[in-house]
Amino acid sequence: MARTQPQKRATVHDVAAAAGVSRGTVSRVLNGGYVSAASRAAIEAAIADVGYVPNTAARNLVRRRSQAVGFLTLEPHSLLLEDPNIGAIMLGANEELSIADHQMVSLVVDSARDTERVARYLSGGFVDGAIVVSARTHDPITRVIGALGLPATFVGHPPDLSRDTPWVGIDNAGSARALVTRLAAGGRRRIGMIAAALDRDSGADRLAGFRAALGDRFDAGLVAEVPLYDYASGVKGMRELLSREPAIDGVFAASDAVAAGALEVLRDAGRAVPADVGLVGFDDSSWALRTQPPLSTVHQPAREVGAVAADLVLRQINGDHPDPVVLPSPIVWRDSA
Amino acid sequence: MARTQPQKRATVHDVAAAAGVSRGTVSRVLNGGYVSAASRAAIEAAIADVGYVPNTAARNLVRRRSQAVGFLTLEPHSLLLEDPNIGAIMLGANEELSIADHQMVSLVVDSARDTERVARYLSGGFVDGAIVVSARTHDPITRVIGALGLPATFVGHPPDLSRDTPWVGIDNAGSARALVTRLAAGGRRRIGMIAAALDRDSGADRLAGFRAALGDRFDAGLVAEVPLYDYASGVKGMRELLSREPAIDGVFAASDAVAAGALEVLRDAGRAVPADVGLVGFDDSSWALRTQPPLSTVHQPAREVGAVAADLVLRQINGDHPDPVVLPSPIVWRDSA
DNA sequence: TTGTACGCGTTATCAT
DNA sequence: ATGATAACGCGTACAA
Repeated sequence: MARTQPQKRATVHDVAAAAGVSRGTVSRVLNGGYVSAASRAAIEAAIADVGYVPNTAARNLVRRRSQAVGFLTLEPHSLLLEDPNIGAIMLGANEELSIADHQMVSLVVDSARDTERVARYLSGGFVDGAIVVSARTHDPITRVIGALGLPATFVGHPPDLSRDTPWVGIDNAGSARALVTRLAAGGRRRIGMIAAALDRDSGADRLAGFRAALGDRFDAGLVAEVPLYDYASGVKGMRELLSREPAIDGVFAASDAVAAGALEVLRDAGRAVPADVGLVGFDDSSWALRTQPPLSTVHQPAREVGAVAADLVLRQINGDHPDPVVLPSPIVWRDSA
Repeated sequence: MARTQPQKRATVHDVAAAAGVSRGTVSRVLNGGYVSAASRAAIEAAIADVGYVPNTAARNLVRRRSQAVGFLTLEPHSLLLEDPNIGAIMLGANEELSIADHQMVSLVVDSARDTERVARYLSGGFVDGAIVVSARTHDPITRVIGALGLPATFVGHPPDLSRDTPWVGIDNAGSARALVTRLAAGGRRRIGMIAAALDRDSGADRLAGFRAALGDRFDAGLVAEVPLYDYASGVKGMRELLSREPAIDGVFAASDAVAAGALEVLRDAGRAVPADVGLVGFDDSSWALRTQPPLSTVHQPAREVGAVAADLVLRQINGDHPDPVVLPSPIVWRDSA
């Protein structure tokens, strides 16, 4: 009949009683403070004896700190399931927070209902700060964070006007530009792009880089817009491009997953890569090495992005006022172009 | 000079003062209770005015409930990054918890350090229950949950002796058996398996099902053991199988990702699928449709698994004592075998 | 070194 | 319907 329910937990009071000291002394051995060896021994014994475990809610209440930071993922449909980077970013953040003895709590915002609940959670003193990945312009969550004055860091550059909250990311535009420039240098004449997630900074910036690289030769008719950074979008986008310009001989896919989808369409259409058409992706995710041929792409240091994001919130929690940081994202050139 | 630091937040006390009523009355409008229209109006105005937002830590302290449940992912290396199901499970759980007005907080356990911190977190009253995915035998976290008497649910069947904590999952052994039986029925003579994650119940059960399906024809020399459910493991495993038995004509890969890796090796080796060798996977993840040919596999209702897991903890939190549930996982037969 | 007492922000019980 | 007031479990000046 093991009950899993009420389970009255031992408190400092109980420990004190069992050890024959006052609650203050118990509290002192728990945190750091001067306490005699004798008392300490007795108290430690008592703790083990009554099975005491601190109530963090109470501790937070008095300390006004939770030792936790939120990791917010907006729009999980595309992100949690499709974005190969998000996992690595989380891991990087967790690692960094871990060594600072902070708990990372990952919150997913999947509906209006979620939004409201997460807002309450954030306001409730559960976290000392937040890492927000892929915020869109005018996101309610962004507003809440601002209103709360909660230490925060954006992954990807900050939506709209955004006050002084720092962010960490890569130079999407610059990298895209460099990549496409190199693709063009290979002698390709008709270069198109499958542009994804244009409502996100990364998506918009990659398109901007594409355009900049091509300059006068840019042709708006050669960019296919798709909603997500995923494989299916790549399939769709490539079909569109192919029908619009059968003579296409170069393609910049907004992500490796998109490129993988495009690759399949090209194969089915009988176009050899890279012989007939040069294809490049973005992210250097696991996709890049799984395709045949492996993808030329831009390396995104996902794990480090997460680590830096964590560092930036931590610094703010400690009263600092750090600047944004953009990490290097080198081109890695393989066989697809 | 916008400070993001201290930011003294308004309390019920402030609201009461501003509205000219007592704290009790304020609390009553916040939660439900009888309060005159006049007071209510005044209080609501005051709330908006001073920008009051409830402190959940304080509320939890007195209510002894956090309205949150933890989603624990152990060993994120393989899971968070490689397992295509984990995201869907999370989403399913979040959805269910969301409608019950509970916050899902996802915690990743990536190191010994993490283990200890998460244990503290769990003990701290931050969550009313926990969903644990992929616990191994003798996991410290499992022990903590047991000792705490925290309402919990395992995804996959419970490690070791495990008390009366319910779980949700599929019949890995049965499904694997049915799948391999069908593969064998196609006339394949030498059927091998790439077995992964043998230290997890799902991995061990899939191997057991494979063995059961083959009966007397089972040959231990035809199973290659690999650590993870991922693509790279598939590559490694298939190479091994091929070198051990060049005449192999059927392969059961422990997951779709593994099958995808195996497929590449087969292609490189000049073996046609399904003509020369029949290949089947497991999970019915997005991998299954991306390969050429698409994979015959076992459909895993990941989203529903998550939803049921959430339901099971919720029920326990409300004092119930639910039974384990195993969800149907039908075979979906495509072209790879 | 140790004990006392107050406060953290809410909810809940009790009179009124 | 509303206002005091006592918990909730803990940290921490302050006094001893």
